[in-house]
Amino acid sequence: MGLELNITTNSAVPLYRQIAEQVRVAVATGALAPGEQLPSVRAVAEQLVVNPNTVARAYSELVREGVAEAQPGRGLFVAERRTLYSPEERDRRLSAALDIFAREVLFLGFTREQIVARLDTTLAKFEAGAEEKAHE
Amino acid sequence: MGLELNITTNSAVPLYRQIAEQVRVAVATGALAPGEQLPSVRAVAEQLVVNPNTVARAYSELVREGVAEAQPGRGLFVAERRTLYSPEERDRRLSAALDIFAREVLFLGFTREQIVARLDTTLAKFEAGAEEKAHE
Amino acid sequence: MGLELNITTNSAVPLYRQIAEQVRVAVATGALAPGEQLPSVRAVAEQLVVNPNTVARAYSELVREGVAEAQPGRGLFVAERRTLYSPEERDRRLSAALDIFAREVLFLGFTREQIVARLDTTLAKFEAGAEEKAHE
Amino acid sequence: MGLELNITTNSAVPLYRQIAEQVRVAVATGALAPGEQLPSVRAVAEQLVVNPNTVARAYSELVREGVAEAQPGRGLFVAERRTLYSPEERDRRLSAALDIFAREVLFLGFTREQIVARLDTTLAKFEAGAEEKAHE
DNA sequence: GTGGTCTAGACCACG
DNA sequence: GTGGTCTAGACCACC
Repeated sequence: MGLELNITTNSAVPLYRQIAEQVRVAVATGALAPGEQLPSVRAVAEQLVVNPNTVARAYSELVREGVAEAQPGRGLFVAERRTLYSPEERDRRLSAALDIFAREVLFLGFTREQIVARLDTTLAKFEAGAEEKAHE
Repeated sequence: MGLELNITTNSAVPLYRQIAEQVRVAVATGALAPGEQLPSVRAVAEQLVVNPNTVARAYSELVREGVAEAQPGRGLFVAERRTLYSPEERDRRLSAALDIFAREVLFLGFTREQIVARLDTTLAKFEAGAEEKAHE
Repeated sequence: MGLELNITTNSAVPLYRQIAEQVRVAVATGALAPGEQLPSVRAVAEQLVVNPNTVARAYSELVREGVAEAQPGRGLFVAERRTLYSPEERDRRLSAALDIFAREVLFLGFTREQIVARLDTTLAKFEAGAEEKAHE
Repeated sequence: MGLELNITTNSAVPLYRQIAEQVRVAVATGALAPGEQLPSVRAVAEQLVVNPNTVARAYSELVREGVAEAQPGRGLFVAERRTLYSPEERDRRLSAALDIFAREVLFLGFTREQIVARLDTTLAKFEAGAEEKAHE
């Protein structure tokens, strides 16, 4: 277990974001335990065949978010106490994402029911994916 | 009636897209009726304090999408509503938007039910907002 | 293989549209295969001696149309072929092009048979040209 | 009979071009005979409810093309001898129009047969329209 | 007055 | 290196 990363270059999502995202999910689902060490920038860069700068950027984003902590000279470790967002902040972010999504999708001409149903299956799919990873 | 535009410069969403999106939503929800004239490029540019080119770019996107039509020398007018995209394309776009949204939001720690419920409210709000405007 | 671009400045068709059109045709006829990389904005701008913005505009149109896709930081690549527009929209666009063409050409005094025959040859030429290029 | 003009403002085709086009067709089909006088700019502008400048522009285009001739102080008359384009020029124009049309339409994904068939019906429709006018 | 095109040059995100 | 966004300012077609 630990961490299994995979990326797709032919995507509009930047590589560094794909990497950060997968670490975040691994932490959230417990596949990566608090205190566990993250693989080194160089190791990840070699494995994924990407520029080390790209990995470094993903990592620094995780540190900024409080998901990981740097122990100078030793490497990056999953944070013990994830102090992520305040309830208000979480709510604000959800609202913002909802607004952007709604605007985007209203224009396509789907009904409210269709959109809601599709979101439900999409979220279920993501959760299932995370479960799978956690049990690996 | 008509159109109330407002933008936020410190957003990841580019200005021209914010403008186009607001017009699109206004049209999709009926707040802006087919045949209605859009405010002139210069007027919008002045009101929002942005470069006319930025507004022009938003407008040309709307024209290419078939949301608005230019009458040479007279201005831009809301086009008759029509289904531009093929079913597959609409689905593709919905899926893409869902994926981005799901990634953004799962990480925040809401349950699936919470997210779905909030989306329902958000979509309803947009529809209601349109009604309101149409009856003003 | 690849792409040969050439433009004419004293044309009613804007530069950015000439560029986009040539890429579109190359893709539609198979001269440019899905997955292939497009020449960079700067390279094209230099080759054609136009402003990079003009090329960028052509490219962004192709992306919006789904003809090409951007891979952040790497460049533009030809997208998988897909049907973007609804049947009604395709028909609408064909009708519009036909109308403009007919008005333009009827006035020249050719017979219907002559015009139709010439169109057939022209279309065949485009298809043949693509074959040729694909086998180079 | 003489001339019956009608325009549509909600079109991408500029008004002055719509007007000029209708005069051209009327002359080509004999609805307007050589030597016949064209209605005055002011008369047309009033009838169509457009800016006189717009009509004047259409007329000046016709004069430039040799379709009409100005008799100073008396007005505009249909030219006796229409010396339009040389055979080479006609051919060149047809080719150019064909090229533009083909590029536009290839992208839409119709087959050659479909396009050719649609052109045939479109041209037939236009010819029928002209006949009708000539017999009014 | 309207929108549309093009140039020039700056700044940013991504790899 | 890649593309994307924005500004500034010019010029044109159309009404």
